[in-house]
Amino acid sequence: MNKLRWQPQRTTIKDIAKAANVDPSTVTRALQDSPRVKAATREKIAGLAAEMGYVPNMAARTLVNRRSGLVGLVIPDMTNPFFADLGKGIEDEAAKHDLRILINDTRGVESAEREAVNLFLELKVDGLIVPMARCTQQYYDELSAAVPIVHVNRDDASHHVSCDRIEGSFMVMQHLLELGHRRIGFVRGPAVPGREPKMFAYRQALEHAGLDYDPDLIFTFDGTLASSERIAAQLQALDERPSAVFGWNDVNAIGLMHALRDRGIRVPDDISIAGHDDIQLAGCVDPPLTTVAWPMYELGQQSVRYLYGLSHGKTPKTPQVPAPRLIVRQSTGGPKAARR
Amino acid sequence: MNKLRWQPQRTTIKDIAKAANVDPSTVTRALQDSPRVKAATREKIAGLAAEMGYVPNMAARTLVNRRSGLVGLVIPDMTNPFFADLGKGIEDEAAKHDLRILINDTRGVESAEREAVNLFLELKVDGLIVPMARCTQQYYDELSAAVPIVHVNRDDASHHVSCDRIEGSFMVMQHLLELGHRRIGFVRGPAVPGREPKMFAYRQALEHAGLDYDPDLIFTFDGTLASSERIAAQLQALDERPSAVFGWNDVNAIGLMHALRDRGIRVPDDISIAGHDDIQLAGCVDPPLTTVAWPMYELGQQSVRYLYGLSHGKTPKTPQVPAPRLIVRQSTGGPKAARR
DNA sequence: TGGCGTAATACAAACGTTTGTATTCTGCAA
DNA sequence: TTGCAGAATACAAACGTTTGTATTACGCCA
Repeated sequence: MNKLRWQPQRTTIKDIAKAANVDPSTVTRALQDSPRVKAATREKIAGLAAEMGYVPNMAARTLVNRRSGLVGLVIPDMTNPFFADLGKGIEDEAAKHDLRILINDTRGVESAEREAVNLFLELKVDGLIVPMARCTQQYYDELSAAVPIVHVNRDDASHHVSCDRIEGSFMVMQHLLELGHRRIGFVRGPAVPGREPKMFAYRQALEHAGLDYDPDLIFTFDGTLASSERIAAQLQALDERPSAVFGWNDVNAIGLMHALRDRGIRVPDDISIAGHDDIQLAGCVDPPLTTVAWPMYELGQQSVRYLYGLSHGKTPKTPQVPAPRLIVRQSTGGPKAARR
Repeated sequence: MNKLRWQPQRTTIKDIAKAANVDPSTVTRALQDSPRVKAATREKIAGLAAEMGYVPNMAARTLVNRRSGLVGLVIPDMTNPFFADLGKGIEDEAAKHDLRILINDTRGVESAEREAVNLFLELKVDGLIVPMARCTQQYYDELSAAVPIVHVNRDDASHHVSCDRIEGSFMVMQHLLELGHRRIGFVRGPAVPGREPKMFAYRQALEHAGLDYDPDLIFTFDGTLASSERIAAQLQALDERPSAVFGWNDVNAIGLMHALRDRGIRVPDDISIAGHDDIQLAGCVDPPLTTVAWPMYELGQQSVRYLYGLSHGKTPKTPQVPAPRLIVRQSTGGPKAARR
């Protein structure tokens, strides 16, 4: 067998009971500050517990309580700075509710996501927070009988906390259109077909401006630097190059800017570039990147609150979160034609 | 009380037993493919389990097995791209050993680190992987009786997997010295006093080159962009400015480059900048950043292997990992004086 | 001193799974 | 038909904790 073996001779509640000459049940009650045990006994037991290095056995506790006090956080890609503030919001709010967060990184792989959910199910978590889920909604719907699930930024889920991503992307598009751009490229990412708010906003903004949708201006980013470079090459090869490109996210946009510069295409002089997410480095590159910032911290907080409500039998209203903010920096400018 | 309440009426092994008209023990054995149960029975049970949506109760299992098959990963800052590959290496290797990874982010806070460790202890994890621990070594030494612990990049720990960080930093310093720099600034981070390999390498390289250590050239980075800007201001205010600065990490170095440019100080013309870690964006900024890449993926793999050995009673030899790699890009060049 | 109310503690069952041992069943040879 | 080996399955105890109920201890008043 391939399992780890280890024999910790842990001290249990029974050991403490023996040492204190009381019943195990008294120890339990003492440790949870029950008024049913005399103050003196309580202190004696607390002392012994500390002294003997007692660590509660969560397995036993979960077994009898049928509840673990844990919340599982299923993250597609923990290195995406995008999730940094989300995590912080979640942790901060969870602390208020005596919940502990456990994270599992799925690397955006659907099967890994299912495994992560399964692990948490086995752990009998009290709830699940799933930002940007990859699995189908049907999958989660079936699960929701077993455990409360709150999705983040998945508007089609029965229980979700989301910011207005369409609005966010739309704002950037408006910005580009107002600058005078008429030919705007768009980079799509590893999104689930049918759930592409960024793309939706892109097309809507075009339509709004009376512009045609041109499939030649749609590119695909897979998360790697090479992918951004490939897009730059595609851009360069284009007969009629767009005057602006709306990146999938900031990493993509920055990679794009770099690859374009290598090809002698200047930003924003020859082409404007905008991103999504406003990562920490977005303002540090040259030129600083125009992008849109999401209220991730608030999303994190709200998702825990929502989960807490859910798990208490309520069906909370989908909460309000602050609107996305357009961050205009220097990577976007008027198109050549307009400047001339 | 502030705990979540939820009543999932899960199907247990007993339910399956009843449905299949067998004893629970037979169900267990069937589900773990024991040869003690007839093939027909096994299949019938497997079918029922799937049909009834059986999810094993990890609490019960852990309780009797005294082992959970889990490994706890205590991460100081999950958004640090530095940990991306580490995590990947850990996951990949863990999969080979039938271990499942659970992550807890401590945000570099010592108390949070202790809480994370405690949570994992309660969960009865089979092992702990702790990169860049904040807590004292004594704390971990006491714990190591209860659970196998492997540290990553903590050379003073009894069980650790590390790359040669002194060597890595030293390589960068050598590079700067070879370019002709004689006045080199250094940025220290939130490191534990007494465990500062980067600083050690810095001083050693200076000494090697017969240069004096000048406390005025030491700056401190706290992880924020503002902090990098503050350092840039300090640099500008300096009477005798260094001709090169060695950043705490790439985020710091990039922030520094940006802030310096804002102040009219050109990189690398006026000052050379180098970083640590080789994050994805390091090559995308202008100028591309000279830095050092660590073998994080291998560290992740090795830490799981080491843990696996440990938990089988062996005391593995501290494993070899590939050496850090110096990545020379354009943010470093000869000092003004040398170029002239 | 007896009795009573309450405070303090003990007892026992339960949570779901695993595993060593005991039991029953099957087919086959004598 | 009986006996027996081996296969298949059942039984029961255990893991550590919690909690409802039962029991004992204590102080007080009559």
